[in-house]
Amino acid sequence: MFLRAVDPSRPASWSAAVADLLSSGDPVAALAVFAAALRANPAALRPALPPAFRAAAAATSLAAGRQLHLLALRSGLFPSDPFSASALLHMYHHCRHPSDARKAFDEIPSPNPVIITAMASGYARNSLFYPSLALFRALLVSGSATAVDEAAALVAFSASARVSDRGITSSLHALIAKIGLDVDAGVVNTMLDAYAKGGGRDLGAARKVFDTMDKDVVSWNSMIALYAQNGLSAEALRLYGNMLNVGGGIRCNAVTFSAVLLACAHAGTIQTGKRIHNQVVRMGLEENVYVGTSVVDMYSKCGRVEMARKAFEKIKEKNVLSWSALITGYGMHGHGQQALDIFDEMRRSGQNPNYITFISVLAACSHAGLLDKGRYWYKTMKKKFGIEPGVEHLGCMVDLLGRAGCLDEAYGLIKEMKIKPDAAIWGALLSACRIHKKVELAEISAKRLFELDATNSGYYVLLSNIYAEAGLWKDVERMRLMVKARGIEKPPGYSSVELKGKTHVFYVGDKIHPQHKEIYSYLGKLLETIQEAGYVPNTSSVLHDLDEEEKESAVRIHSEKLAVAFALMNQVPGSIIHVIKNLRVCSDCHTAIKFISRISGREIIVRDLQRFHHFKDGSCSCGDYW
DNA sequence: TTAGGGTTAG
Repeated sequence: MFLRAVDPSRPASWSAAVADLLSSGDPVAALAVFAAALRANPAALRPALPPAFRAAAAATSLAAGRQLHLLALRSGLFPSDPFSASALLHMYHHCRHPSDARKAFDEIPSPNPVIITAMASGYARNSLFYPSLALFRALLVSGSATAVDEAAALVAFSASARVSDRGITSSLHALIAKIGLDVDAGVVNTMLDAYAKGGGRDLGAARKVFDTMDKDVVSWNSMIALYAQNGLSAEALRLYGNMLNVGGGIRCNAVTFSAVLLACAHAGTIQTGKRIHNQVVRMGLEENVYVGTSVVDMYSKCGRVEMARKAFEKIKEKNVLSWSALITGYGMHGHGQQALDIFDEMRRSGQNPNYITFISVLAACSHAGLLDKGRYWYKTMKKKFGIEPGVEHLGCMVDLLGRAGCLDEAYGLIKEMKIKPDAAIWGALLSACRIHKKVELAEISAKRLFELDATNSGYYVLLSNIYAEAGLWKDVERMRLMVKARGIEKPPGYSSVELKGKTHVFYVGDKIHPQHKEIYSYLGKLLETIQEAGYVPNTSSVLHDLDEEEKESAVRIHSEKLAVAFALMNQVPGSIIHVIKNLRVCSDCHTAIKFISRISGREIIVRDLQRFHHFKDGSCSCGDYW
């Protein structure tokens, strides 16, 4: 351990030794040196007390802190010495005793800005945002705008990002503007974050701040990340383009890439994703664990697991997120056994799984129908890894068991669970009830679902289909009326296809696309061709208030069919077709695309809400199990 | 005294 030579006669030498030990990460040793200092030379108390308080704070040792407090009182350094006073407050806040800090603060006759800032920061650290804001406000109103105020503003904004109270950020913002406090990009970036993550969750306000500020890399990265994290992929990608073009020479870095790759993953834009990956490689950032994991995730979610695997190998220090991303990737593509092999590899490498890893593992089992493996890991996660299954794990299990026909076991799991089951769990059970035609259990699940989320049309449709398949037409009619009475609308399904870097979106039966006439006539011929090859339209996924003929025409123009037709017309012959669908792919489209893949000799990859379908030579990678 | 941005599930 480094310890500079102490000259016992010089008090400053002792305080330097305490501070050195503290900054080298050994607060306990720092406190020991402090004690030795006092024995050797009582005059060392004054300079060494503040670093000693900081050492107690770093060690979160309340007992040591209280002793120091006593010492400060007896020697008269508290409350007269401002350095000791601010360090004392800092100590109490760090030890999570803000009320003791407050008592001490009230004993200080006229606290200076440093002391007030310490107090305000401490409050913020303990999530006591209102008292922090009050002090911050008082500080700004009373004094001149100084560097201390700026530090306090930073703390205040970062706290307001974590507090669910709309208005706090804007009131702080207004206060700063009114005072004319000159804040740097660091503070404004924190403000931007506070607008977007705080109570209001106001991305528009964040964007306004962003547009008017002097931007640095962090500003661009923050705004891009905020869009990406909130699912606004197109905005994130557009902003990334702006950064490159008009960013004023600001170079993107690893953080930019991990944020923008998230947007690609979400949007499924393989072409843009590849371009950005190339850039990552050129800049030598493949080994970076954040960037690398984002690349893995991007390729997985854009349909290229083998590319994801290659990118994974390049990551120098893989962490639990990297492994989980890869497991998820294999799982989404229906490669359950490979996902489990990666999971084995992960454990052999010494990496411990976490809560999310087990979601990935169980989801992989569920997508591939690996019933016993799923049961095993569900039990083992707690037994061997001490991770208590949560709603997400239960959801995977209900899905897995339900589809395999073990409905009683699935229902049993739900009932024995301590956590309140969410809509995803009851939804999984309801879907299973449809597959296995269990009307009674379907009604139980649907009842729960309507309580949890009465506006989701999907559940009504499912239940209605279950009734229809059981020939319970009166109940079908009852459902239809219920949907009508409650004013529930089906969210529009859409599919998208990327062509030359541009994303084309198709809605059911939409006529917005400039090529729509050609697309419809092409699709018409295509459907005729596959009907000759044996395809029979299946209309069971359409709401039952249409007659058969209407149903058939509704199914004919489903968005995924439009998207596939568009891609076949426009893409380079032989290239892989990628379609992204915002809902679960319907069973008629699933059948049709299998035929299309055979007739056209093309590979078609469809990403739906939860997984991938690779259509090739007339069959699908999901094995019709989805 | 204080110090801004990123990756894994559903």
